[in-house]
Amino acid sequence: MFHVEHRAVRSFPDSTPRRHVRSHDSGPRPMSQTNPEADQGKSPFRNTLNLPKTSFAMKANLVQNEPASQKRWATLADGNGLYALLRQKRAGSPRFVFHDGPPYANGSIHLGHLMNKCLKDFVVRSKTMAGFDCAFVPGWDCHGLPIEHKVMQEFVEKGKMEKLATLSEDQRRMVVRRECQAYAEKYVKLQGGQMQRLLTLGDYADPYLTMKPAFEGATLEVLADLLKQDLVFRALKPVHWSVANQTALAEAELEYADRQDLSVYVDFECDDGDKVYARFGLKPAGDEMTGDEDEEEVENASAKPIAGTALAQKPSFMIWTTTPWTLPANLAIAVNPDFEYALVWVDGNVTIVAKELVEKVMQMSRAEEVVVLGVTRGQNLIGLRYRHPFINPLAGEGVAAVTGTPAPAVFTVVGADYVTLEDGTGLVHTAPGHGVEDYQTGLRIGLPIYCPVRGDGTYDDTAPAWLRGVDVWKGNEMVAERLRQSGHLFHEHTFMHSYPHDWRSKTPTIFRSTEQWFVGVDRPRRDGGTLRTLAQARTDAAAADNVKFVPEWGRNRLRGMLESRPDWCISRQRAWGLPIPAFLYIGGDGKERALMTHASVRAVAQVVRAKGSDAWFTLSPSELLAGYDVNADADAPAELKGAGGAGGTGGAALMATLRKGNDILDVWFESGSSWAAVMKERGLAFTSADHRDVVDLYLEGSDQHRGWFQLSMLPALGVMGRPPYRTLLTHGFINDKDGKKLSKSRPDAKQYEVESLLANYGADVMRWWVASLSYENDVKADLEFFTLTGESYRKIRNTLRFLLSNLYDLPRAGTSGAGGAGGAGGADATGLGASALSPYSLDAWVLGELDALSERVRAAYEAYDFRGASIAIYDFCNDTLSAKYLAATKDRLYCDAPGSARRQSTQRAMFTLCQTLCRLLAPMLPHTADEAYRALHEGDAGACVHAETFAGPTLSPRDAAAWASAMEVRERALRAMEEAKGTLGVDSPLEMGVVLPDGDGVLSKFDATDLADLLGVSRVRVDRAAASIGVQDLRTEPRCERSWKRDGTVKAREKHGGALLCDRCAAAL
RNA sequence: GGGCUUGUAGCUCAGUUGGUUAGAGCGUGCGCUUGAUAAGCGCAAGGUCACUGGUUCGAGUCCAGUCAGGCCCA
Repeated sequence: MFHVEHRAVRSFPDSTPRRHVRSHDSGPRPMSQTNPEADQGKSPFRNTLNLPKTSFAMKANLVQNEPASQKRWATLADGNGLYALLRQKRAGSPRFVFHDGPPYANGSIHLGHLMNKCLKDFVVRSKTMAGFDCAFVPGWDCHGLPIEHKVMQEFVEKGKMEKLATLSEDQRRMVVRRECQAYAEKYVKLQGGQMQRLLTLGDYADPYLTMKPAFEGATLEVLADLLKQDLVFRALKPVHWSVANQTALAEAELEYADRQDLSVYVDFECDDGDKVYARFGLKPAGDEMTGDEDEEEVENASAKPIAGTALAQKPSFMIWTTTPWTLPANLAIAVNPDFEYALVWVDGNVTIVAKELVEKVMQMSRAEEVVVLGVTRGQNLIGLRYRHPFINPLAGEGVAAVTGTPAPAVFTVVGADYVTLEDGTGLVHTAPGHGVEDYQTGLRIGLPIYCPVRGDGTYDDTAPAWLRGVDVWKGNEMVAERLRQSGHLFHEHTFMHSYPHDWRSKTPTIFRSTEQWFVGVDRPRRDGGTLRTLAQARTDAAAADNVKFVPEWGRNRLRGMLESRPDWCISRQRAWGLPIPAFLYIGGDGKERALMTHASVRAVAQVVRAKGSDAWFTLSPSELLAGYDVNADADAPAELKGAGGAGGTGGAALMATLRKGNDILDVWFESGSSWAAVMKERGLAFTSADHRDVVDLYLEGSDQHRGWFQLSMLPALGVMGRPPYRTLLTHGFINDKDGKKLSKSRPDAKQYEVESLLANYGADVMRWWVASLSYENDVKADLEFFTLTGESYRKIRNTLRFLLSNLYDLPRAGTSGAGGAGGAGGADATGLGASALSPYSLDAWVLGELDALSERVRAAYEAYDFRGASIAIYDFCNDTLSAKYLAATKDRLYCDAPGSARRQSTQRAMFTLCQTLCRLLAPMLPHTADEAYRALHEGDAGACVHAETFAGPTLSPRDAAAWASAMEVRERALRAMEEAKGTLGVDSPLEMGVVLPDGDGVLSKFDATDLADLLGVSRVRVDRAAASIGVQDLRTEPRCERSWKRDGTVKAREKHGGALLCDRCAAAL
């Protein structure tokens, strides 16, 4: 589940939605809506020109037209839609296996989702156009606390809580679950619609939902397989605990409120004083001192000692805590290895406090005389032992009552880097049963997770006699009093602080350890390795069969997390989720035991596949285990087996006492099993016995290194011994234009909602924006950027439009797909025949550029470099076409005779350009590319660019080297022309003629008219003898009334009423 | 506080194994065009390469530190 990009833009204050005003372009028309008569005065030859015309509008009007495209695509494949059509067309093609990470089914999608879904769609569509069979099943994470929390809030608001309290536990959960399911369904539908409005392609007719029975059943089967590998176990772990409701609480169920508590500074006497002094570099008291001095010291214990000397009395470790009631569970004292600690004499006592805190602590306690005897680093204190002030393990009190003999690590000083100098003494009381950090330290050091507090908040029988049965709040007082009397209490005061309370009962919570289920990261698998060692091996850069990372630094990030992660606690104490199918019973020794084995879980999974996870709450244990035979299960506890003897103490009798566990699975376990529950389940991957057919690509935000990436890896390693994916691609987060987090409270937040963005800019513009991003880093977003993206989009659109507008009189082939753009030599005029072109023709040049573009863009798609693809296409449209080729060929398109060879050659090239561009653009601009493609194949109602593949090369015969120098000359000539504007006084290129020097004879190979058109001037003369570029003022020469060129052939033509025309125009008329 | 990561023209980004006057697009300015026209073309001006120190004959590029962001943790 993705708590991922949730922070972006969601619930903002209302404001009126702004409808984008884009004037309607009312339809189809010649490009210049000039009326012939009115025109006549201006230019008598205008009507003789082949001016562009097209139905492809300059105004995109995406907000109206994109939904129309959606509808049209939905009609394909007999109404099954484009996605279904592509599945048919690509059936049997090589597969590209791509798997969607599920967003959480809550709220509207925001900009982060938009980016994520667009990037994924670029993959799906580019792979599909590259010829792969790329299925894409979108999914949603449906279980979990955010939804349950929302639903519970609604219950509270509607006053339903009291009624809920009257129900049985199972009934209560079912009521909550039904509501949660409706909630999730609502948002799946909403978000699915929004994603489709983004024009993303996928199996929206049958998405995967983690709450569907098949998904749930498959998830339980993953759990079963982990049990088979012996990776799942039950252990104690501290959780937030509500004493009032006797239940564990999730973080979100806590409310912080001020509370007055007792803060105590407690001296824990060390075990071996000499050792402690030695660690501070002080010699033991007796060694160097004379008998007299020794006596003196002992007699005058309160006399001020001298720094640097050891004393006879034993030093203490001073800890600080605000929960004295947890002191009976104290098992260690934590120090920071990097801090300096001081051995201090205080009014007769010797104690240890962090050096920086000595003054603070002593002032607070109003100590009168203080002497620092020595200083040492925390590192040197580690391993020292101490005595608990009131627990005597030798008498069987405390943890010893649980473990028998005290564990060797108990009551020692340990190192922990979370120890700070902000409060207290720099020595931290550590009770692994009562705190998360304490717990982690406990695990690391090998301490028992000891918790002498029962569910009702009272001390159990392992506590000292005087505390047994006492509740912890009273315990606070009693512990303090005890310490006071025994002289261990250095200082105490009451204070106010923010403390977690149970949101329902409003009572303070405690940390208490309870039995939880874990997936062991360091447990040996039955099939070899541990999850940690396997993960390390599979993410090693050097390993041959390793995971690929885009960008590469993701590898370090994931490895770092896998290296340091603790066992995975998969238990949650909630209602809305997939139950952990554990059955509990009281074993022969009177202790609670659990039955959960590979076989038992598979049996429950069968029921869940048929009836959904609700079955756990509606069926009895025997019904749930109907398909399970405990006697055939080698992994089942022995005491549950056999018919059972007389008196009902045997296995069958015990089996009859099974009750269902209350925990549900961590939602991460569900999404972490999606490779199995979706990809394997649907036959898209993992179909081979060796599991080598893994998913090719997972693509998510960088937060998923800790989330989905990691938690998909662990179950897959457990079950198959290999990661579920071949490549991990990550993208950054979206920030505002200053690189700061997007704030929900910004005044224009409403405008950043996806619905608003789509209404203002359209999906293709937003997609074009995503395509332009360097997504591997964090991304800046601003409304202004989207406007700029719109400009860039329009440049592409206008280029396509100009291409289309010059093809109105080019005979078309009957079908759109035939032969592709590269299909040379078709009978119709759109057949290219590029090989027949002169290597020095403009058409050969542009087709060579097109081939280069095509190769570059396809390589960029291959590398998931969508920015590279979009920039290459943009530059091609902007520079290669708009500034060069189209500018140069305008004259021949407009002025040459309609059917002339030169004009048609250019038209055929333009047809190919348009055809190829549409396909290259299709993954990023699905609506616009298809709109242009359909305009290109006017008359073919079934034309759809998305059903095509990328076009092959035209194999243009251009002389690339010659063209490189020609283009270089062009740059220089344009600069010379700019200069000439000042010196000659000419300002329009058509008033100029240019002389190009040609020392090496390369330019002489070109047609001088092509060169002139490339410069936009009236004529060019190539002069092998010229030293530099010359610009001529042609204003004294006559100008062709039709083409406006002064090419030297212009003269009065009697056939045309004496009009001044050039040879070409005279012939064309 | 830790792990990973970012900081090059107003904006978005390129800058190969350290080597001449640091590039592109957008935007801006000045022109052209008015037969792509709520379009199109040309030219030009913009940079102490976050900061400090170091290595080197030479650093945007390597090293250390600082500052300001981001993600995930604590």
